[in-house]
Amino acid sequence: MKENFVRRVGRPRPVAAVAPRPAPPEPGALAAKVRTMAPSMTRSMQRVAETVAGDPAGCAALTVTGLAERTGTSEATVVRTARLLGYPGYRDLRLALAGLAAQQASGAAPAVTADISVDDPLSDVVAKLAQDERQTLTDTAGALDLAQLEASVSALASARRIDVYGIGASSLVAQDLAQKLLRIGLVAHAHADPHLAVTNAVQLRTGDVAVAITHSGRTVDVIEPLQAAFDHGATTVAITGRPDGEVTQYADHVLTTSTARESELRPAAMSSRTSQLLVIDCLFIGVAQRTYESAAPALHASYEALAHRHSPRER
Amino acid sequence: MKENFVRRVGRPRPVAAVAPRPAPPEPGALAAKVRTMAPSMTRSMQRVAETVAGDPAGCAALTVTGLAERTGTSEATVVRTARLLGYPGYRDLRLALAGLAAQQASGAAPAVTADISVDDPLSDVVAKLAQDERQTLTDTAGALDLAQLEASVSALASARRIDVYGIGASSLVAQDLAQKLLRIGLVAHAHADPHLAVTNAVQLRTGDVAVAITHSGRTVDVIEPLQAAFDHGATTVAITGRPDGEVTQYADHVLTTSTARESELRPAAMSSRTSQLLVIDCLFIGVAQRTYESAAPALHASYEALAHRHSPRER
DNA sequence: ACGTCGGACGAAATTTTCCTTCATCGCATT
DNA sequence: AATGCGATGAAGGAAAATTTCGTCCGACGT
Repeated sequence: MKENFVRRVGRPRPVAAVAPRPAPPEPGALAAKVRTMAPSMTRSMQRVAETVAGDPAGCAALTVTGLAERTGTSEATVVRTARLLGYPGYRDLRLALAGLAAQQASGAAPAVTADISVDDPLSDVVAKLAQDERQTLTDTAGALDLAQLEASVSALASARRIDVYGIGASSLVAQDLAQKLLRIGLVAHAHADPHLAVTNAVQLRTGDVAVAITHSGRTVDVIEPLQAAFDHGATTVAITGRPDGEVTQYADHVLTTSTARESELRPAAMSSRTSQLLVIDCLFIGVAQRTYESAAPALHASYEALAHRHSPRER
Repeated sequence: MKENFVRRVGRPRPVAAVAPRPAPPEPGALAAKVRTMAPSMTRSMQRVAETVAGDPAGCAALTVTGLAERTGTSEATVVRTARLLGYPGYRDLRLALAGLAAQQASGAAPAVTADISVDDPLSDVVAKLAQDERQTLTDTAGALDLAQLEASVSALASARRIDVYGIGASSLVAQDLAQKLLRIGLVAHAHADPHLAVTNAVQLRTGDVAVAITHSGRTVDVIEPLQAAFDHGATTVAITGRPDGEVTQYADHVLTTSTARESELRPAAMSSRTSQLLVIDCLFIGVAQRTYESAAPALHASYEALAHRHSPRER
């Protein structure tokens, strides 16, 4: 298409961004990984992944052939699944599985994770919500690619100008990030309007940073401005729950948020929001650290400026 | 001498089953097992056993050949050692090793609870932030007054119209709540502009609901519209971290959010935001439960309406 | 001192397990 | 209906694990 040409003239792109290599074989967050990867899996691979996540101990005892049989698939599919989950092969997945099994056998609480239903009393709702959010935080923190985070932080810290794109629920996260960055003296804007976003994106240049936040990874209103920024040489960061989503094509750095299972009463937006917020908080703190000289006074200044907006009685 | 005779009459080779059967593959006590078995081992086997007990994680990564090389022995010896330790073969010893490694790796995590400082590496930042947020969630869930929540939910569920006030960081929370309520067919608006907020507040009547969100409990821009709503007979809800704050004077129901200690790099806004979000999620779910008949179709409808905003490639 | 024997040990063969390639099949699109 | 794309599994090849078997060393008896 036409964009292809435009894209080409932009820059020699680090192709690494395309191929998903961000999976550290970390046994703990396997269930989470299965969940975030599940949508990009084929049916049979999903069967394998679910089996594995559901019974790590049992699966660790099986060979490729055995697991293939148990899931009603072929050995090739099992190996493919292991690859997708970030391991070099089935052997290593199996090792991780054994580790996981040992971990949860050694007194780890099974973590009650029942769905919220229509007739749950409020006390249960509170408990379950809090539990789910805690789980989301753990998963996100565990799955976060520190190298990507580091790179994103560096880019942000030295940016001349920062644009943040987010639509719907993600727009609030985008605003939060922009607000925070503004507070430490950076030039950051959140754009919820897709047209304005694109208009602004084309103003970005090399050294500027554009951040796109989309859980699905396929929100065109967010992808378009990111692509525009990308084409104009800005450093681009994608915060998404789908590391294989279209948005990552135009992202120099990808930060993956985790996905909790969702139910009718608990839309995906809730856990994705929690996950996204954790990520942007990490970004913010990282940037604040790197620009501490200017950030600290700026933080104080904004605090002072706000003081008179509160009623006088102070404790 | 005599035992020679006995052994000879047994069987040619599959003697394995006879001698060492007393060891259930129990990863935890591996070091102990190595010690008790050591005397009955040959020199090379001892070398293998010691290596294995000394560095489970490292050895789990090695193949038979690798371990044989590392210990300066042969593959056969490695297998023999594994047998002696009670495993059917090296493969299973390796699995147990992986489990052991995972266990002592997870046990070694000392749970970082210190403040975030300027020179913390990003990995620490992520861990500490996640930990803080989890703590905030636990605190909030534990401190939430269920009666107040129940009352607030009832009021919201039957409201003709809902206004939500929030400024600064809290404005994002206010928007989130309004967005969610809109999705299930309620008439909800978030007001960030204090003037407009007051203008709208005076339109509220008995049966309507106004929600004010302020961490400090003293934000005049939020208190004023709430007071206006209160004066006009609306049911008022305050979500605040200070149950003794001025805002509660005009609140029929008070939902208390918790406050984590804050440091220079971690503004109070972060944990208060987490806390506030949990509270509004509880409100939302509660309302959705009570209006399930109309909420469920509305949720589906809004989901459908959004579908076309995503790029087509679906799985 | 020498021969004999038991057992430790490792090289190589064998088996099992794992991985890759390729042809097929189903599905969706035109 | 035709076509292409991608998912899937069968079969063959590579690697790892296990067994077999021969060699060598040391101990003991003569």
